[in-house]
Formats: sequence, structure tokens, C-alpha cells
Amino acid sequence: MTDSQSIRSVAEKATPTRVRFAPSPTGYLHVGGARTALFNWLFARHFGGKLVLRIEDTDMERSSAAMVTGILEGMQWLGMDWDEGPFHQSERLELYRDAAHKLLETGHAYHCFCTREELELRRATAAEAGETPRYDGRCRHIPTAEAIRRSASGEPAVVRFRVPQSGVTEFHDAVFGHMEFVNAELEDFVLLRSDGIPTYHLSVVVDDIDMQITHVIRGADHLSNTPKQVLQYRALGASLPVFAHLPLILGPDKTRLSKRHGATSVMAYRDMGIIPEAFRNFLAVLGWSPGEAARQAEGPDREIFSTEELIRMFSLDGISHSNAVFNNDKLAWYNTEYIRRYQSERLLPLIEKEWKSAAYRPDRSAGEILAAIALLQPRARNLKDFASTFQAYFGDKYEIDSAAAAKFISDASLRTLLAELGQRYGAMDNFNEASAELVLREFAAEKGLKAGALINGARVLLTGQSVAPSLFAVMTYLGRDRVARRLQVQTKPQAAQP
RNA sequence: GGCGCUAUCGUCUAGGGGUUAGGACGUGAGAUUCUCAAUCUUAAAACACGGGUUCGAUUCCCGUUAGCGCUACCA
Repeated sequence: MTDSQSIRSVAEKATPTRVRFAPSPTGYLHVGGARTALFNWLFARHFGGKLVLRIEDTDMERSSAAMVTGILEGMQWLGMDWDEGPFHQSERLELYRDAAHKLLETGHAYHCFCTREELELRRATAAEAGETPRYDGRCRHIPTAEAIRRSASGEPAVVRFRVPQSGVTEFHDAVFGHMEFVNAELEDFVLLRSDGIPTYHLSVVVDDIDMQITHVIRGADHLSNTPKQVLQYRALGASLPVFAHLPLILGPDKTRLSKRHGATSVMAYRDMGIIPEAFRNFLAVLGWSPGEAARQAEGPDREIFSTEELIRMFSLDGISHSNAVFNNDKLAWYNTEYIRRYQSERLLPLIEKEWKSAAYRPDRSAGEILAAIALLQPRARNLKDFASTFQAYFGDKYEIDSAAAAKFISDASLRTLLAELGQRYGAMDNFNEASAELVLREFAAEKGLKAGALINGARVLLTGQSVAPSLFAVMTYLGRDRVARRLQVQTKPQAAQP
């Protein structure tokens, strides 16, 4: 340890928590990435630290600006903000080249002139011989002067890190504990490609040092890469951040979540009618648990956590060591819970988006719309319901579900009676929930049939569905005239159609 | 193949040397009755296996098995 290093580590202790979310824009923000972002965000907010957003776009062929936009959109949808960035690695290439040169100068790296074809061939040969395919280090011993001359003369070369051939590389992981890797198992990995673009291994380390990241919270798929990075921190004379690797999210078949399992993009969940907070809550407890004590302290609800609660309770200690299966049923449950708990006013903008995407236009006053939402919230499962099965509450154009019609209003005499009931309602003076029910029941007794038959039939005519809130509450919401009109509508029973 | 990680109900998990192994989702049954996808009640459902250590392991250690990850001039 040099003096400057110890001074630096003291200084770093005084620095606030700094974490980063560093997606690669080779695809949309996927579920796993979203959870990584969430844990970083929660961690930063918990400690009043900073979240840096960094776009790892050094793979120019696979990266695109559209994907960056999509990722930012995904984060915003989930209600996560960031304090710095987005920084693009593609705009910081000089930094990585400088670091590579520094490593070259200090002997921690060397030029390698082996071609891809040669490497490929050797790998294949090694695999055939049952050996571990690993770079054999043949360019390690090319004298520096010669390497510089060859490189300067235009011979393509990559820069490789010179991994110690003995010893072990250790680090502490906040989730998995003490980690130790035998250096001899590591190969001399590539830092700089022959086109001068850094690989992930280099850029991630250089940026994490440059951005003074204190905690690297990322997917467990990086656990095995970490010793390569630790080696670079040491070679560069930088102190180590705290690493925290997150278990992976799996599909129902316990393989890594992928497109095969359905939606993996978080935006797909928005499009499926999921409330962002519900999705976030679901994601937060996938691979993390606040623990019994913290749970109890938060009161009776043990599964539903507000943003503030999540921030307050979040801790690296609660992160699970094992992978978690993504459970759609539980997500759906969270969604219904959030739909119920939201104030109608708060739900409205989300519902309006659904209307817009379904090209549906409500035909009611703002007050009526809010009342309808409040009426329907307890039985909505999904935001999509408001633009589909609930259309009868927001306008007079709605379809009658054919199965419901067949079951409850296929009888012509019943239809006639419902129309008559409609007339009776139309003539009422004090139309309210209690009186509407009284009139219906008296009407049923008068005609000698069960109230249930009328109720079920009326429900279908009034709402188009066989499932709805309490019928008389629906009537009250709809109002006398609309109820009267709908009951008297003479659509032909579905069954009678040729 | 090598290296690494992991292992509690079907799933997410709590717990932790002595517990009736707790909760949630889902599932079954019942209640309610104007419908249910609501509500209430209730049931079934787990410590992967084998060795240690110990008076006592689901918990600690080792191994086996299984799953996952890494093993690129991808990230």
C-alpha cells in the first residue's frame, strides 16, 4: 500500500454511496435488468446516495439508440430516476485506451497478435483433446519493444491482461460472502480489441473507478467475471468497491428467463395492463426479502410495500442466494391489489392510456367516470378491463357478451318482462339503490318468478356481462333513464341468429 | 469438461442446533347469494440425498445429486 492509496481509501469512506445501473442497449429493458436497476435505485435512495446511469454500448454492432430510449422509458415507467448520466461508453473510448496503455506500461498487459482464426483453431483443438480451452499466453513473452514496433507498423493486435500465473484472487461479495478464485484458472483476457474498442472487462472497471462507484450491484452472471476485474483494480492502483451479485430470474422451467417464456421486456408488462408500482413491488420481493422483523415492523400487510417502505427496508443482507422463478400469477395478484388500493383519481390516467391504445372513447362526465372507476375497482384484475369488459360503464356503446346472453336472456318472455320492468323504472320518481331493488322484487313477485332471473337478465342487458358489481349499485350509477332504456332495448337474442 | 454459485410447500419466501417449520401466490373444500374474478372460513402442500459434529440437525461441516452461471477481439 502506498501513501496515496491509503489517503484515497480514507477519502472514499467519506464519499457518499454511489451505485450504477449499466445496461447494454442490445435489447429492451428486460425483467432481470429492471430488477438490477431497482435494487440499485433502492440502495441509493436508502442511503441518500447517487445512482449513475451508464450505457454500455461498446458493442457497436449490437447496440442501438432506440434501445437506449427504450431502456430509459422502462426505468421511467417503473418510477426510477437517476442522478447522473446517462453516460455512453462509446463516448468515453479515450479513457479506456489510456487505461490500457497504463496497464501496458506497467507490464500488467501485453499486445497479442494471434488472429481470431488461430485462436479459434486452438480452442477447438484443446476442446477435442479434452482440455480447458484457454488462451495459451504465447504472446506474453514478445519483448515490449518488438510488440510496440509491430503494433505501430499496423499489425493488428489486441491488448491482453497479464493474469498472474499463481496465487488466488479474493474479494468479498455482500451477498455471497468471501470469494476466491485460483489465478491459474483465469486466462489472459482481452482488454482492448484490435480495433481499439475496449471489451466489457476493461470499460466496466475503468468507469466504475472513474465514476467512484462504491457498490457494484449487478446480476450473478457476473460473479465469475469479477476476479478479472479485481485484478485490474489492483493493477490500476484503485481500491475495490463492494460487490453485490444478485441471483438470476428464471422462467417457469427454471432456465434463465428469456423470450421463450413470453414477455421479457418491462414495457410489455405495461402493455399488458400492469400498474408500474405493482410490477415494481413484485420485482422487489423477487430475490429479496425484508426479513421477518422488518416485515412485522411495517404493520399488517406483509406483501404490499409502498415506495417509502421499500426504500426504508431495503438492504443487501436480505438478498437471496438462489435464483428465483418469475411467477405470473403473483404478478397478477399484485396488480389487482394495486388497482383496488389506488384512489380512483390516481387510476384514471392509467386507464385513459388503456382507452387510448384501445381507440376507445368514454362518453361520460369526469365525475361519472370517477364514480364508475370506484365502482369497478374492487373487481378489476387488470387495467385492460376498463377498456374492454367495462365499456358499458363509460358509454352507451357496448357489446353484449354472447355467452352471458345465451345463459341469461335467451328466453323471449323474460326479455319482454325485462322491457316491462324497464318501463316501470322509467316512470319512477325516486330512483335509488333501495327503491330500484324494491321495484324489481315486487315486479318479480307480481309476475310469479324468481328475482334472481330478472337480476341476472338485467345485469346482462345493463352491463353486457354476466359478472358485474352489485346490480342495484350499477343501476344507481347508470341512472334511471339509462337503465330504463337499456332494459327496453330489443336486440335479438344471440341464439336466434341464423 | 473446468471453475463458481445454489438447494425450505408447485412458486416467492420467513426461520434457524430443541418450532405444531410461519406467511404470500396458486390449488381444493365450505360459507355467503344477485353474478364473481369479491368477502369470510378451511384443507392439502416443503427442509434434495448420504455421511459426519452434537444429548439433539432442516439449521454447522464434508460428499453426492440436481439446477443455474461463467468459460469470446458479447455484455
